[in-house]
Amino acid sequence: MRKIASENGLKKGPWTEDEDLKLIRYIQAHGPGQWRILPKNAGLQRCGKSCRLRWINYLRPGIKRGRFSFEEEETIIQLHSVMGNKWSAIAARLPGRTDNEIKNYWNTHIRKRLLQMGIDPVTHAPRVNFLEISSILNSAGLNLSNILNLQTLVNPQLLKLATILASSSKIENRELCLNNHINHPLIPYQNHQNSNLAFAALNLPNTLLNQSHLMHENDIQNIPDNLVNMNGDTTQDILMCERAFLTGDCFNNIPNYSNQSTAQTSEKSSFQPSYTENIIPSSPKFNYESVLSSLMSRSPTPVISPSEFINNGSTEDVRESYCSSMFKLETQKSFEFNDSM
DNA sequence: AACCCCATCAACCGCCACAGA
DNA sequence: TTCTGTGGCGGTTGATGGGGT
Repeated sequence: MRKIASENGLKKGPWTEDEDLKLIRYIQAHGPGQWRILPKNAGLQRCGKSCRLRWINYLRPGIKRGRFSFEEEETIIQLHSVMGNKWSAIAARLPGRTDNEIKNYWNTHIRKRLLQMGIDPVTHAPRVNFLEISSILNSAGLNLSNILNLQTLVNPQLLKLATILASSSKIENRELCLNNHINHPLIPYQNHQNSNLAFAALNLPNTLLNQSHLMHENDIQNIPDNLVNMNGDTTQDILMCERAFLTGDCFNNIPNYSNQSTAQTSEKSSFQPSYTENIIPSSPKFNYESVLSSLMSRSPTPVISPSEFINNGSTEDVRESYCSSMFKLETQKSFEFNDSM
């Protein structure tokens, strides 16, 4: 039970209308600040901290209350993926929203939804581990090691995609990931944001990106040499392609789908990083665009844009459904190439 | 109707950074 | 340089209300 009064006679708990009025009138007359002496001068039996919190989070002019919009939610997720639990910094980019409100919304809505989607809300990486990927492949009649050996039977580009996926999925230690993703000389940290936007634009799970993005340098060694040699591409080619994949650069020319979605995303998002100078051109040898186009063209599921989906409903369920569908759809797409084998 | 469970969110708490003495 | 006061931040708590049984 929350205490109504502390031992020093100060009141605790929910604020009354009368207390709110006293606080508002005092601040209108004297301005905010001097929180320690404010309650005494304003005739309030509250501690200064409580007054400050009440003003900042509830009474301050310009506070936007009510449900978070889809755009706000999207912004929060993007910012959180970059800033982590820096709620005040996130709130600074969302006019009218307080850090407390965003924090609560994250913990009660977004965090839960990400977990349901199989995404770690702390790292924003998929919680699917290597064994689970193998399991998915097995259930689809595939074995990852077989894939790597059957390179002559499948599209070599797909093979590389699988290889990269396999190597990146070995990363499970968050600290290791963070250190390497910051220090990796080949993958600029800022690209993270571009990548998020690119993946958002394509409705691809940016978590896939994040995990790949955090690829440890040692894992690069795990790319089979024979694979690289037989296809005529060097490890550097693959790394360049991976970078293009991560930055979303390889998606830029996918007709209709990417262009349309990119426009929607840039229009919606209030967070528009300008890191294009860090985008590394995709390899001329290895064309992920064709790989992805190929993958997408194999999907029987029609492409649904976020706006189309959201416009059909505004409930939490719809949002959740949209997000999880997005993840499932793309996961499914990613492994649908088995029927060509 | 009564009870329980759970989600939500306002409010509190403890800690930290920083400025000024 | 150290101490102290203050503001700010992030994590946590608990009152409340709604839904299910």
